[in-house]
Amino acid sequence: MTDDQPKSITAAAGSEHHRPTIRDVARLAGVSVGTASKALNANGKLKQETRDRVMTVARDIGYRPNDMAQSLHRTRSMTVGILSTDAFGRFTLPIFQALEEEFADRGIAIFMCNATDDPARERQHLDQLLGKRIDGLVVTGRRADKRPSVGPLPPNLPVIYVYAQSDDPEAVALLPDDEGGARLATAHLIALGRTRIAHISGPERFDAVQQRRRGYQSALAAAGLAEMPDFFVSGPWSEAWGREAVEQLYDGRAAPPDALFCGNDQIGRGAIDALRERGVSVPDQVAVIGFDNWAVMAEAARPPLSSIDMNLNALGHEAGRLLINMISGEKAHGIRRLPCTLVPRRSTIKESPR
Amino acid sequence: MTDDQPKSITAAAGSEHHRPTIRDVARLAGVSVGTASKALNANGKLKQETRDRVMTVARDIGYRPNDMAQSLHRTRSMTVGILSTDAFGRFTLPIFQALEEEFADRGIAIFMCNATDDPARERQHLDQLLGKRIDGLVVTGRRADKRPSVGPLPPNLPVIYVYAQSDDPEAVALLPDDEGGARLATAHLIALGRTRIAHISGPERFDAVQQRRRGYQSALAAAGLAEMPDFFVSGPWSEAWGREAVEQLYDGRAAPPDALFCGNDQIGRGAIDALRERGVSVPDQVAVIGFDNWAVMAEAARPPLSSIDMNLNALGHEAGRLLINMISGEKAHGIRRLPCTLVPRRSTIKESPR
DNA sequence: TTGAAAGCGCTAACAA
DNA sequence: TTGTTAGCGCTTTCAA
Repeated sequence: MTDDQPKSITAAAGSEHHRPTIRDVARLAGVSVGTASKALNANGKLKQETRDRVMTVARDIGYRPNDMAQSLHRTRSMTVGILSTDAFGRFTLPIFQALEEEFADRGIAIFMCNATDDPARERQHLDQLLGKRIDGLVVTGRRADKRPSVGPLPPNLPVIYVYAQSDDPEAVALLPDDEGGARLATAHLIALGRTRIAHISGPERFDAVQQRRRGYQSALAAAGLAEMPDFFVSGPWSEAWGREAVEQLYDGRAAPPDALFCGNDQIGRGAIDALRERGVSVPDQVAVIGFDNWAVMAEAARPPLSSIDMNLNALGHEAGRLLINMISGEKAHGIRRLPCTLVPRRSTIKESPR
Repeated sequence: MTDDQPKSITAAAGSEHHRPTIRDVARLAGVSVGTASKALNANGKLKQETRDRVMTVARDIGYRPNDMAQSLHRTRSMTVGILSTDAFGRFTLPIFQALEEEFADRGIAIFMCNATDDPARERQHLDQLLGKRIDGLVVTGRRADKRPSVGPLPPNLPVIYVYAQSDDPEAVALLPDDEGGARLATAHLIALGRTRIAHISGPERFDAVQQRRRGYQSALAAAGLAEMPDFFVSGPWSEAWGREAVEQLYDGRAAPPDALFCGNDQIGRGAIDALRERGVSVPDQVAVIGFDNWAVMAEAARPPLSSIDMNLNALGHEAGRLLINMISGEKAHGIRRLPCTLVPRRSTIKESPR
């Protein structure tokens, strides 16, 4: 902000700019480069006075060591790559957030890449990350399907799949325990005394839909409840489908459900709306629970929607720690599923819990 | 510079692993390093046969140049930093996405950092980014308030604030034109023949609330419509507030509004719900428009909610291009606001537009 | 206690 | 047409 000379806008004209090097520090402090290095890194033995002088000069001229030069002869670049194979979405966000914290705490920088369903782009990103000599790689994505293993990668590069699966069974992957979460939801409804529990879910091709259905079934079985064949319905992940499903399940049926386990919160919310508009009381006549614990949805429902939280933040933290351990040489392999949590709200429990 | 460097990870045990260098390529191809370099970079003049031999060897041993070594004697690191001073949120996401595309297309890698309202963390991240010798910096954040200028930074480091403002008036900032968007919304309602237009907005301390109110007022004025003093109400950004505001505006009022301009889509959706439950027809009796064009909200409303799109994706693209130009030496300064767009749906227009 | 110098992987200027 | 070499900024022996 000192000089404001309007230069001609030729490319790269003004950005000529010398950042201080350790050589500058050394020269100004009147010592050798080696000495400066020792002082700056608190290494070796130096006279306190020399040390101080170097540090002062460094601070004064705003010296900041060049990490790239450092990494050049360290084995480690202190960077990791995060490759998102799905767009940056609602589910990947809490994971990023957690990863970021975990890595930042260790001074590890994150290269963020996105290659939504574009293998060419993915290769390109990967190539770039390898050029940056990342110490580890996180692959996130939609959990729906197993994805082809990312690669080829240099041997020994730690890779972890988060909220995504590789088709390589040895690959390290971290996923939420959908089945357990569904069991949790269903068991919650059962514990409330409900016996006619329907499951309104998303498209059947989703792995999560299959998992959750299994959890639903196993919870019913564990409670000795019969599974009604037409109490499982599948459709889009939308509020509209939640409303429509309620029509299907309640229109002219002698013994309609007394509880609904919905595949996500949007469906759950649609269901609640439809029930209310039919004059069915939630939770008195029908208890409703969703999945995802998407706050903005669940809390805006009337009544607020109980839900299952996948703890994606915890998942991300665990993934970060795991990758860091792998970078330090620890071995790991296979899929690990982390538990979901029940978040009761008034759509299942009359009194707001707290 | 306080020396509170994060502890490094314990030295890798088994991950001792030599990635091929250009020297390896040269040796295996039976040429000198310089020749290998020329071949790999398609520089200088070489016998085609030599060139091929080098390339073949490089491919075979999986050689990938070390970007850090390259950057060491280029002026450019081919990386930029994105510092999010708000969490990774709904608004910053489309911006990230756009930035990512813009940079990836140019082979620029992105360091992603998050420092939510924590100046210490911010400094730490910044220090790290400077260590990485980033070529440019994007600061994103909540647009609510002007934030203190990030710094201190080396002179000539291009910095751009996106969806965030610095208190330095010279700083380059890109923001959505909230006022224009509000004008668009209000004018749309006016064009439908509405004359009693209320504005249900968010908390007054938000800059966006002020801006949008101004747009609302100026559109009214431009149409020669009087502004009713109690037709502006302010509350939280929630559906519940939207519902409550409708009570306030319609309960026992002789001449209630015939249109609602809502400060965001959640408020808009709450308002629609409340109107429907009062038996007021939308859009026949009251037209409703929101702000943000948050698809999942707007489309799930009954009827679907017209809204104003801030075009955050376009904002991100523009920001990316702008930063790239700044990196190439172009000068820029000051705030620029990008236009919003009207997205009509059935809450204002009877026939679904298409 | 400090300095000199080799080398991390790469490019580019200069020699051969 | 190819090889040699001097750095880029830094750390780390090894000498002084």
